[in-house]
Amino acid sequence: MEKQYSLNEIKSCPVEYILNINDTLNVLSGKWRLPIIGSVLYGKKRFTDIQRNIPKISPRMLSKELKELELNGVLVRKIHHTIPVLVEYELSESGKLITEVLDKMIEWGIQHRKAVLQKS
Amino acid sequence: MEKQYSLNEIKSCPVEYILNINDTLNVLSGKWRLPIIGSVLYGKKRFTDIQRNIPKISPRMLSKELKELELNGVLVRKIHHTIPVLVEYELSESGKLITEVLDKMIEWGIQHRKAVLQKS
DNA sequence: CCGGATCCGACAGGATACTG
DNA sequence: CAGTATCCTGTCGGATCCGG
Repeated sequence: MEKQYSLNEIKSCPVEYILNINDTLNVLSGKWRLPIIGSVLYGKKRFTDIQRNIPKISPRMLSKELKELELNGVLVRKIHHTIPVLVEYELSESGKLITEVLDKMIEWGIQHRKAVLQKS
Repeated sequence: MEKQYSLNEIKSCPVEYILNINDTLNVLSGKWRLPIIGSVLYGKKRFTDIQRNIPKISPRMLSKELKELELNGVLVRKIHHTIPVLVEYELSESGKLITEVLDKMIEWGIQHRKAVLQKS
């Protein structure tokens, strides 16, 4: 079992933490990242499937985001050289684990919303 | 003890999850949010202290970000009406808990980086 | 000391049309 | 079907100066 880092040690090694947090943030930030991840969360999806799942996304944006997520190693792209071509996207093994982060964010979001309402 | 939501139920109740995730993302996204939270993580800080902690941030940006973080209930602002005025910022109780999210992000960032290196 | 006001550039993202 | 290409808009953040 490996050492588990905690933010409480940030004083001794800040740069590495920030880097890792920013890596994660990069995967999740932007208007379309979350919807896209949500769309492929439960299995392979084709380009047009994802586009149908996400109202108002343009093919340009979808293409751009998919490309970057693939480059980041979050998404895997599989081409089947049939006619016509069939392309499928799915989360990488590592990408699937991002749900753990998302769960924590949901948890914090809920408790924070509640805490804020208390005050007002 | 309250029900703990999981992303695996997203199909049955997607909107609430997305809202909470976006709330959390809103607190962490942008160029300066993370440095600012890091700066006040270990106690009250004054405006100029934070500014000194974060190289290259302009007063305009710091002011803007502090204001939004306060509005979000993440930061608490305290004014001491001395002369000259003394203003202190600190994380709210709820804000402190964001470290749990950050820890998860560090964890995912580390494992993901390792996973990506394996492949290449 | 703690900001506010103003002006400006860069880049994320939108709209629409087109292609192998 | 799975994207490109082109053009355009708006928001984020930078720079500088000002004020209580």
